[in-house]
Amino acid sequence: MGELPYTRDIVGVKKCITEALIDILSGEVDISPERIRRLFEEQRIKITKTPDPKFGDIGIPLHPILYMGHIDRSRWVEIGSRIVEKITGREHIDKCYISRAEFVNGYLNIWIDYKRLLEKLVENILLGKLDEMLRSIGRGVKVIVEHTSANPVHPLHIGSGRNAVIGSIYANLLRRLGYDVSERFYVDDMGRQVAIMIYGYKILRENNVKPRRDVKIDHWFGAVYALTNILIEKRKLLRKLNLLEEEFTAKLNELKDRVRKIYGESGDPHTIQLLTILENLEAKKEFIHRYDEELARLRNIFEKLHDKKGLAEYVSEIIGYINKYNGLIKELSTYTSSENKLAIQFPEIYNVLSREIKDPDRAERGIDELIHGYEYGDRDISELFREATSMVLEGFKETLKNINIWFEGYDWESDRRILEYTRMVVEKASKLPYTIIDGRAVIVDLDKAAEEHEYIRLIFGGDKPGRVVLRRSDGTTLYVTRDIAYSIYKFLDLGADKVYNVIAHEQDREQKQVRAILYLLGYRDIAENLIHFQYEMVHLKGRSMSGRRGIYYTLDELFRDYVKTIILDYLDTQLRLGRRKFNYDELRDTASKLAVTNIRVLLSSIDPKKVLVFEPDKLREYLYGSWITYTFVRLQGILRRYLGIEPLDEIVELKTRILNVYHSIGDDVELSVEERNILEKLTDYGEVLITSADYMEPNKLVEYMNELGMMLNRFYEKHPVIGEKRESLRYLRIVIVTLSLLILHDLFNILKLPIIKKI
RNA sequence: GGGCCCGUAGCCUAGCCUGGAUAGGGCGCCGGCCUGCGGAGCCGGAGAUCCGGGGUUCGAAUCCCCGCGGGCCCGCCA
Repeated sequence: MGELPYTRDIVGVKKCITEALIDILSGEVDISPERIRRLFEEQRIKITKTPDPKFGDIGIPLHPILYMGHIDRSRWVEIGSRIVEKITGREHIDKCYISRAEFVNGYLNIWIDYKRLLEKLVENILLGKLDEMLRSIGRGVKVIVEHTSANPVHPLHIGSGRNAVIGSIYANLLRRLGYDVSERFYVDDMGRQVAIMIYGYKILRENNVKPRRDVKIDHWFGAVYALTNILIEKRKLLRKLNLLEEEFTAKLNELKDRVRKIYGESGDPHTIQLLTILENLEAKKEFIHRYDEELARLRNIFEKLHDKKGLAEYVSEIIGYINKYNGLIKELSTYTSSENKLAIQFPEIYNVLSREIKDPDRAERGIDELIHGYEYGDRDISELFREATSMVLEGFKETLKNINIWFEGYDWESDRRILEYTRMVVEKASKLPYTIIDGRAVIVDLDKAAEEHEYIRLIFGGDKPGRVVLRRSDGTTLYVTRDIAYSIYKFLDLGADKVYNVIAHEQDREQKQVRAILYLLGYRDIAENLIHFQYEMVHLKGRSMSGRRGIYYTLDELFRDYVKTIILDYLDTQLRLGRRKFNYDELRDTASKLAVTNIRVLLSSIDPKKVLVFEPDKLREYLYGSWITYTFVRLQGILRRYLGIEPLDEIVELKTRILNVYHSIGDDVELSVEERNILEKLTDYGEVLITSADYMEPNKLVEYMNELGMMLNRFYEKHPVIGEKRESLRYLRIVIVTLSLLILHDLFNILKLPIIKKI
């Protein structure tokens, strides 16, 4: 990608003008043609759209040339008018679709001949030249886009949704550009989180608790995971609290003794205050709650005692304890509040787990055993893991299918081949000169490796590469180890030439470490062609998400909320317009499709590298998807009525008939601003696809779609199409509508938005 | 402490890589247009210290430096 700069300019206007200007300018200014050509190629001089139609359609700032050629400002007008004269000469006018030119303040402004532009667009879109050009870009190169890859321990939430949508759109965009794309989901079933869920699930099974039918399977397992985790963490916290309390009591007593000893019966009011508070604290420690008030009082007294001997130290220690204590209590409360919610929703899970999980150490040991057993192929344990994670995955598939996402393949971390590669990675890495072997643990010191390899320094930039543990002391491997193995698998076994990993920005370092180690292991091609497609998180306003605590806004929920919002919103506007009768089933069906569109558009419309802040309560403000669908439907309606065919069902027929319409346009038409804008926009289409792929910015597609949509709304609000009396104008508008529809249709396909014919 | 990313109207966002004319949209707000290819629309209006300060340049939202604010990462977690 990126190597065909001029194919982006599908109409060729820019190229043509560039060539003409190189010729003309080198004749006017004392700069060699080669140098001017370089200025264009390096984009020091850019051919851009003008900010206002009164400046023409295309503007070229010639200032760099004028300054470089030492042309005094007083002579600009004279030189400018000669440039204008030359560029509007016969040959250029014809070749470059120029209709007129002007020189203003160092800018060369050019007016485009839109009838010629239309001719080119017809050729590109109706006769398939654009298609041919786009398909030739990828030339069948094999690309893997790995995305979503959520831990199978809770339902997909809105963050996973962003990943999934971005990944699926990007994959589809690459397909459109002629790449041979495989979308893959990496099932991370060997991590600690899964083992925690399995630990809980195993207990439930032993107590005959089975997944409930009335709850979607991944949501049920989400509760199992969260409750198991919460119970273990809570018990650990309680233990910490107890320990802290003991130390705290000891310290309190020490301080009390000391106070009595120093001040005895002196009757100093601060001392009495202090003793009172200390006694109160001692009594209170049996009750679990926070000591905010006491903390403030102690600080106060502490200040007054400041200069008195020996006490300051004690008091500040006490304050330290209280701070620590408050912190723990706060943490505990976040667990207990979700625990309570889950206990009400899933009593069958809660009752068993809260009874069975008492000793956190035992639980940790059990989890470690599960991890070990799974990695070393214990049959019963493996079956349990597979059974549970497969069920969760079924839940994922259902959610994803709903929003038009599916995969060429699911690659299990526990796959035999990947595990073989994992062992090989550990083995090979053990022999590296930068590797530290500590018992069974294998640790690669990338800091040291970076000293000797420039490649690694380049990967990390100013960051410290750090040490990477590939195998724990207990002999099990880590996520990063399997990730390295999976990367090898993608290239060697799946035959990828290039791999895009759509993975959150927060994993940037891990991804760099993977590449660095691949490089050290001798897989330089793999390291080079493994691309981290970063995207940022989704933040919910006013809510925080935590899978560990079972708090999340799921994709399933988002879908339901959209359906509701769309229907209610629609009813609102229709009622205002006086309609009174509606068909619920039809409405629901349409709303479901629009929900898909809105979800996909919402999650892909923002630059992936920006944090997406989202307010579930204000869904009605995120309805771009509905809006563009209406425009799309309207275009179809016009053509359906005019041609008497279902336009998108009979595209070949549509194209041939519109070609005839095009040839019937007379010479007498003048294009309006709205029409010219649309043609210009359509001209950009190919370039938008390519740059959006190059820079990994699927949001550019959505943006383009919105802009085209807005232009179309303005256009047919102002100009009748079928109702236009003048024949040539009517034909022209029909052609514009068709070209726009075909481009929108193409975009809907790339973005995988449901194709709706009528609403 | 080190690294990556972000900062543009009340809110969201484009433009930044590759400097160029009046910073483009959307939501919300105010005012108009409701029967004519499906009005989830159209037209008009108010609303911006482009986070701050320096520098480079004929020209800076854009490039460089120094700050400030926010997110994320620096685990024998994933």
